[in-house]
Amino acid sequence: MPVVTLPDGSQRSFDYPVTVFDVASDIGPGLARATFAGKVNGRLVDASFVIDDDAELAIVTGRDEEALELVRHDAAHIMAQAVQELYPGTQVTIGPAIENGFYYDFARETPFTPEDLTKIEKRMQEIVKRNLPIEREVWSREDAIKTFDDLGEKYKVEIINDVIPEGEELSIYRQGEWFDVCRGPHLPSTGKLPKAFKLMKVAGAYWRGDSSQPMLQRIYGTAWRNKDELKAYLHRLEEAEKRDHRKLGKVMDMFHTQEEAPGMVFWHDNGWTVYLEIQNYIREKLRNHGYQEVHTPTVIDRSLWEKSGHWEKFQDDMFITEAEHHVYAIKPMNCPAHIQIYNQGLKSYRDLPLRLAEFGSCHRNEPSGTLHGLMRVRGFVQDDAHIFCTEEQVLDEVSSFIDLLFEVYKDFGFEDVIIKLSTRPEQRVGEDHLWDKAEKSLEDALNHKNLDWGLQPGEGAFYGPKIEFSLKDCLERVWQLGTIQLDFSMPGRLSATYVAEDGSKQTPVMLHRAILGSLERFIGILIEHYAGALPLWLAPTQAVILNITDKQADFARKIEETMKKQGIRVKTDLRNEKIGFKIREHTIQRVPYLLVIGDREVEANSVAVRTRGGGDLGSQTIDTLIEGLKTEITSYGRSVLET
RNA sequence: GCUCAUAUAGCUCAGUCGGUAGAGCACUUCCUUGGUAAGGAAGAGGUCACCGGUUCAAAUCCGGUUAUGAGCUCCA
Repeated sequence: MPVVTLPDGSQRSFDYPVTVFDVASDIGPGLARATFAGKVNGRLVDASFVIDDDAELAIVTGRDEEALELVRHDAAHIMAQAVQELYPGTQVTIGPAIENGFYYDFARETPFTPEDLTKIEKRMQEIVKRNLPIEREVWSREDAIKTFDDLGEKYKVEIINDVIPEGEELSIYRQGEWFDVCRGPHLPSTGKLPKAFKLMKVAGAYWRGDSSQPMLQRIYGTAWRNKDELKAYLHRLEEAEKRDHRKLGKVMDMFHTQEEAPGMVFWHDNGWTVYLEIQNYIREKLRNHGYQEVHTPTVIDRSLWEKSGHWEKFQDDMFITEAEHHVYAIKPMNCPAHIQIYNQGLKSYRDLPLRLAEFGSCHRNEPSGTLHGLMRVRGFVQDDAHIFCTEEQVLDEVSSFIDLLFEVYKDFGFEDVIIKLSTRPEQRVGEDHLWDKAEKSLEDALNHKNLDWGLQPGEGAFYGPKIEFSLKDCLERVWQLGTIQLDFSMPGRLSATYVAEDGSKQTPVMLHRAILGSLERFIGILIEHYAGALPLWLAPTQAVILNITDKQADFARKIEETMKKQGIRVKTDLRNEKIGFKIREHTIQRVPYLLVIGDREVEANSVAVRTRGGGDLGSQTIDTLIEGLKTEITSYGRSVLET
């Protein structure tokens, strides 16, 4: 029985289920605010709440996320009702709240069109207007199965049979004629749903997330507590689209792809400059952290992939080539090749840990539907390395890798990293005590560093557990960059050994690790993170010299020469165009510094410095400017000139 | 790979009812020498992704292929 404490201290109890909602939202006039602690629909809630006295209904919630979840879940139900009213015969399945909105999966022969979405949205508005009370009922399993079966809702029947545990109370939420199996909670009536929702898109989704199951039609929507929030969200989407690396990559002339090489990148001068700059940076880091850089063949005989186990598992995902009766695979990964290097010569425990790094060019025949700009490609280069070590060395190696990784991410301006620990899957190799030890080493390393991390049970590779480091793209999609994985399997399979202190032959532990993951993906993330405005050290062109009239052309060339000699990537734009036009063009190109030269500058032997952000840094002598640029470059982007 | 959508000039996009194409920007030439986000004029530029079908006639309608986009599944 929910008991509610009103702001004036008085108490009030309710003899009907109380629904969770948000206190901060403006649901309308006549609402009181209070705090509440107790059970709501069987769920313990410690919350603020709002009472709608007119409707004699209490609306309670805790955190904002809960309120939003409620709104979104309700929107999903109302959408399902709208769809079934408009398109009889459509089966409902499931419809949860998700980040930014909700979806509902429907089974229907005919695909929904964008026009259908508009219609459905209108009908939803109508259902909100009808203000149907939402009532909770408890049914027996048999009744529920029979009812849904009679309605032809075979997916719902499957849910009741397979998903809802026996013995759990089976609640039905009814809104007018329409009802659905649902754990709840829900708003007291459809009229309480803020009219701040919008249907976004329709897409296919497998029933129960299983590609062997039929494909359903999923309608995505967004829902918020008020129209301002909705507007802000839509605006955010628009802004995000402007950061899209595919768009910016074109505008900035960094790379392109074309039909003849799907999933592979044609890097242009600008993009390749960034690429090389990143490689050089990583190369230096690795050198300072005890790695050896190696390079291995791209085309390797099938027999090696058979030994490593990849042939069997990933044959369809590899590019195969044939010559002189030999079958080769284009290298999909570097580990087997690195073990070949390890295996040259006899290794002693004194050689461990041995760290082999490579900018490994890999090709994987990824499913066509998964390709995405630079983020998911078929040809890519990993900043890969394999560490061969003893079991005792694992913790130290993992630990120092994490240090290195964060050092690198910080230099690139990334602070917000998503960390996941993936543990043993059902199908795996290696004994359990090894897994225990390995998982613990990874967990200890993370905890030592005081990092926030999430657990993904069962998501590890078949050969060992792993930590994954991910970043989000402009549309909040998560992409994995770095990883460190323990491997109990491959060294043994490919006969890697070392001579231990006692003279016995032992198999080393192998750590697979990458910081950036693929350089392609990393550059994609960089472009979106900076909206194209890359830090000075990475910018393809670091400064451009603009003359106001032809008269300053010689001076401009002279300055260009001086700066180039100092290793600065500088260009001139001596075209017969107005200065405003040139500024505009190079600002769009995200060139960090625009150096304007007119008669005044020639006279004073200086340049007028403008940033791509529109900042005016005034007139500077060439020497001061070069000094400032160099300092900014070596400090990975913290601008010295602007302060 | 699956579902749906899309493919027209270098780029971004129009193109109605089926009658062999249009804009802006970019490009070339000319005028303009202009002080911080677009100066003006003229010109050139397209086998409408590809293959096939329907039709007197296809950018347009139908089928297939390829690629791209969104989502799903997958990701050593």
